[in-house]
Amino acid sequence: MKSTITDVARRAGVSMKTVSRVMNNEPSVSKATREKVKSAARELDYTPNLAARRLASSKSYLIAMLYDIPSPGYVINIQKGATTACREFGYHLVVEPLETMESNVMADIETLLGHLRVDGVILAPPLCDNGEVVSLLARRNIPYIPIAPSTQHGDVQIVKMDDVRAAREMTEYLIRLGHTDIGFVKGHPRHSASALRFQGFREAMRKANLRINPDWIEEGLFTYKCGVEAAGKILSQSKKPSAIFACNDDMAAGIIASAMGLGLKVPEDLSVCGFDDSPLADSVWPRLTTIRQPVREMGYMAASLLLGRQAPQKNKAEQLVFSLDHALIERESTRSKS
Amino acid sequence: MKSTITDVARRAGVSMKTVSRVMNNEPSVSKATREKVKSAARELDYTPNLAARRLASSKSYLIAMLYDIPSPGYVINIQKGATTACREFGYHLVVEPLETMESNVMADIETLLGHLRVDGVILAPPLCDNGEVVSLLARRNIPYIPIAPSTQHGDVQIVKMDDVRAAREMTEYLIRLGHTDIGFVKGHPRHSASALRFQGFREAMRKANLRINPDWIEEGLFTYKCGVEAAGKILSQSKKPSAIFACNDDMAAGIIASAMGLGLKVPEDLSVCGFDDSPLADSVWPRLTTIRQPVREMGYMAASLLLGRQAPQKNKAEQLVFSLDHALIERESTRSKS
DNA sequence: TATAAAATTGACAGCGCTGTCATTGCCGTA
DNA sequence: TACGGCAATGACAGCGCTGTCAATTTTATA
Repeated sequence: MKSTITDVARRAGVSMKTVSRVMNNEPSVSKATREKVKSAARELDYTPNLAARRLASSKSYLIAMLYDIPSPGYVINIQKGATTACREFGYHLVVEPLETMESNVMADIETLLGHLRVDGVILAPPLCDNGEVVSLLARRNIPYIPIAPSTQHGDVQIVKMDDVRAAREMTEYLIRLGHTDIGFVKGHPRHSASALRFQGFREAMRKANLRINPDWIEEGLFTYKCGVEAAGKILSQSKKPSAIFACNDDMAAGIIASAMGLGLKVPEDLSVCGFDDSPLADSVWPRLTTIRQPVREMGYMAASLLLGRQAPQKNKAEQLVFSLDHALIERESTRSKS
Repeated sequence: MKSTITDVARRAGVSMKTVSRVMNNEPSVSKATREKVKSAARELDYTPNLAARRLASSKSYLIAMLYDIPSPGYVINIQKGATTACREFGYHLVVEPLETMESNVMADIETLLGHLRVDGVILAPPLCDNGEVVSLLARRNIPYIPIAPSTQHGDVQIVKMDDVRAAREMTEYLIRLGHTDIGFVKGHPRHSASALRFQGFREAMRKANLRINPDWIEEGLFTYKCGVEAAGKILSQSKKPSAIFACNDDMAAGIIASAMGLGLKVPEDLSVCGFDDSPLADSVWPRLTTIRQPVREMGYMAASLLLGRQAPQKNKAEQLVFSLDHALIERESTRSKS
């Protein structure tokens, strides 16, 4: 830990600069020298001093993730993915929880950027739709990647998932199980995902030539309570659906609770599925069939893009939208129609 | 952004060193000079370059938080508290999610410490009980603060909450509501908090001269499902309790769902309370009466301690344990016995 | 074998700041 | 008036690394 690049250079019998090249995986070093340096470094237990590196190269080896209290599980997973990518590149992740509502967010960001000179920023929703923040970043000329933004971002790369397709697949799954009478509980109208998911549901139903019964469609606000209420309305109809697709897991859990309260068994009498694969989905009983969002992957991708490794994706010379794969998680809250 | 300390020095007509002193709030600068420098800095929109500062002072202005997937909400709140403290001191927070199970955690930490030379580390549970990690930190002589560790840590300062007292208070609250027949669902036996909470429950019951009915005590594993099952057993007794205290919110939610399934109304027929004030507590219906852990405060405290500001607490010359205040959150899942 | 071209390597000057220590100017005291 | 003492300030040398560019060696080409 105390050894410097000079020590390594001396030990390997080369110049500091050569050691530097090896440590940074630069080309133009012969295999033999490279090995010599590497083993010298290993023997001395040498770790480059980031501060010095930064000062000399005016890169910071730091990227920041800004977020504004979305759901904890979401943030944690983005962090997890992003730090994984960071490690591969010798970078580190600085987190900056902001509270758009309180305080002077912009000032906080200013100092963050001013002090740290981060090399890039990951913007978690809903911050990625904050015009002020985005334009500050743009003005400062700091690369940033919005995760699942609801609007386009000029020519900035973005990372997201395909809500429409996921909802379509979930609906098709229910249909495949034999369900034809399917209810749907929409999500918060202000979240762009809500509309997309409903659209996916409609597309699948139309494609299967199934009618959407308006009595079985309810609005919700992504909360457990809304699920309870929506289910109360839907299940009090004389004709009930055999399956209900909720726009997120919290509402699906509410639906299950409500159905149980009405004496219905899940999944025997009613299949219920959610969306998100939140921690709740796996802890509720019966456990929820749901869509796993590729949150971790999105974090990983965002960091990778920032760190310059073009993702091994399609290949339009200029790919801007990186849409990652979700997964349908089948658990005990759904089953084929008896 | 481009201006350096030299620019400021020139503009203020003083030496770099004096500017440095002002920027660091060092003494030995006359008021007049200080003002002159400050305004020069302001006019030039000068921000000190952290990397240079670090290199010259061999401090990093960074603290790290290590965690190993405890619940997301918990982590996020610690982060929130810690970053708040960091901002006050011009520090920043680097996060490092570890997976004790996979990979070589120790190596990850090594490189983290080696590269960044962080000035301190916050250890979230359950990592704070990982002997290897702790001794690595100690060996490297890096200050660290464990949050809610289950064991003592020699002469290291720790930050925690008082589980026993909290559980006692919750029980007393139920008793005050007129409940005398109270059930309890214990938590995961491997979490030290479980035993402490049960202890608090017992103390309160004994103090009130109430008998603990063993038929109403169940073991759980902190999951929703366990709550469902425990409630199933407790509520199938011929004599039922009028209130159940669950060791965490997930189980409490399970209890409510189970009770509803059995045709009991909450809170009319059964009061239920949890512990943690997790997001779930506020989204379930009826919303849970629970104990709010001072997680944010713990994060804040931990960072403050690391950054050297002795907390304005009791005052034993050498305080080691900082026990922060919880709060009993009263919601709709409990009510006085009819 | 000679020579251009390419691949390796190293010398050196900072990056922007702070620690150390020397210098200056001013005060009170004898 | 002279001198010790202290507050305020500055000069200077790095912190440990990388960028630039020049020097050297190797390889390819004619």
